[in-house]
Amino acid sequence: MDTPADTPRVRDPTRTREKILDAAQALILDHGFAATTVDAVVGRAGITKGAFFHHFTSKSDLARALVERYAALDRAHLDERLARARKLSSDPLQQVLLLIALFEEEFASHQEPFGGCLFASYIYEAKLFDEATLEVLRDSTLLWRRVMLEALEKVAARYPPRREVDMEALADLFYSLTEGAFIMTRTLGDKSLLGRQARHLRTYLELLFGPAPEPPRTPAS
Amino acid sequence: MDTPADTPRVRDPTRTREKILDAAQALILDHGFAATTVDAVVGRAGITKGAFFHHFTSKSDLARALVERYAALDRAHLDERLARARKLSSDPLQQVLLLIALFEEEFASHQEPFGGCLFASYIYEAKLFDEATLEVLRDSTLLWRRVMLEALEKVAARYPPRREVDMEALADLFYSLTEGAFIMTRTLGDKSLLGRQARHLRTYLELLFGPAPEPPRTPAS
DNA sequence: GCGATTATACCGACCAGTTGGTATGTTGCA
DNA sequence: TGCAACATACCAACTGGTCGGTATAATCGC
Repeated sequence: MDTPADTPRVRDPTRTREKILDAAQALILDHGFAATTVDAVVGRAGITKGAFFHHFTSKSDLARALVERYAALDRAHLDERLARARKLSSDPLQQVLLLIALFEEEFASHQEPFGGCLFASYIYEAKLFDEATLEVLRDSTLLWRRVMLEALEKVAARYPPRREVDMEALADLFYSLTEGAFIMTRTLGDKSLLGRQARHLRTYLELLFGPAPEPPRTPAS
Repeated sequence: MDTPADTPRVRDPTRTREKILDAAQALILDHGFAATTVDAVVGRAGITKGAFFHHFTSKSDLARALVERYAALDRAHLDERLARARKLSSDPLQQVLLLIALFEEEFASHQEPFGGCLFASYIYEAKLFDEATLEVLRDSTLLWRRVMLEALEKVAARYPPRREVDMEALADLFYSLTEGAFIMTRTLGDKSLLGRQARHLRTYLELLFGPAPEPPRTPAS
């Protein structure tokens, strides 16, 4: 199905398609969808308009294809971290804490100028997209909720939370925090924000589900 | 300086200006800035293009004026809640908890279809705006950080936190959570999200700074 | 008070540049 | 040789912005 990458070819349709998607994504995250012109995309991808409309029937078609690729990557990424967290510990609480820590780790190591989230970009231009495209956003958001909720239910089953809490909202917390931190990062240009805020979520979960309340810290620390 | 509101006038420039800003804000939150045409704005505001360009020299001028109004309202709003929280309690921890609770309360009572945040809308089309406009976003974000940080420092001074925490990141949590919850709300159409997630932030602060660790809850609750 | 004068608020047709999209041609690979 | 993968030239629709003009309000001499 996939063509070998080492074979030099003049024409490589799947590669061309990816180049278009890459260019579009970078441009959209900075300018939004509406202000990202097809000409700008083909310019950045180093191709021509003819090639673009050979691969995509319209600009909206590009929008849908792009967000579908993004969602698939997002999902694969989440699954992979989840699998790693499960391998690293068998304790449900540790698994959740590790999952968050793995994301922290990654965001800290990112050296790119920083991307932001395509979902958020789309949702603030929601009226421009068709139902199928918006459905991808909903599905992705609900996937995060479901995954986190399942993980947290297991935690709560073993470690009764110290307070009665809204579990669904707790599950949504990581997604919300991530999106919010993306916005702050883009606004202030401080890449450390996401990791530092995710750290707080971990602390919260530790305090909420943690096995034993720590002794009060000495005032003169 | 200001004209009486009850006098019906054929011409009311300040009102016209506000109508333009209102129309623009509503359209921008749904379509983004680029896709919001001047024609659409004047159509919604019930005026003409001539009137628009009488009040604003360009579309970018509108963008700046709009975000400045939004930021001023945001700031006034924050100040008011802060003052209320301070009147309701003299305890620094209670003040912060009350501040968050006041926002929860308000978002729950909102019956509009829901707006979203203009700052977030702008930041995902950042390349379209000039430096002065983006500066408003930064200032507003830093204002939130400063206000929350000051409040939290007072809390920490009286109630040593149970864990060593990053205070600045803690201060940013509310802003992040709000922005993230806005995005989730727009995606899923569930207005309750923000309030429910803010509730978790309160719980976190209670657990972190709370006077005494609660006894572990009975497993069969 | 009041008419003349000026400044402000607003109108809507128009323009030049840009946009997404197409029609038609050319090139490389199976 | 046939067809997918591109390139080029082009178009109709739309965009932000302009401009000449008109109606209303504020100012001021008297």
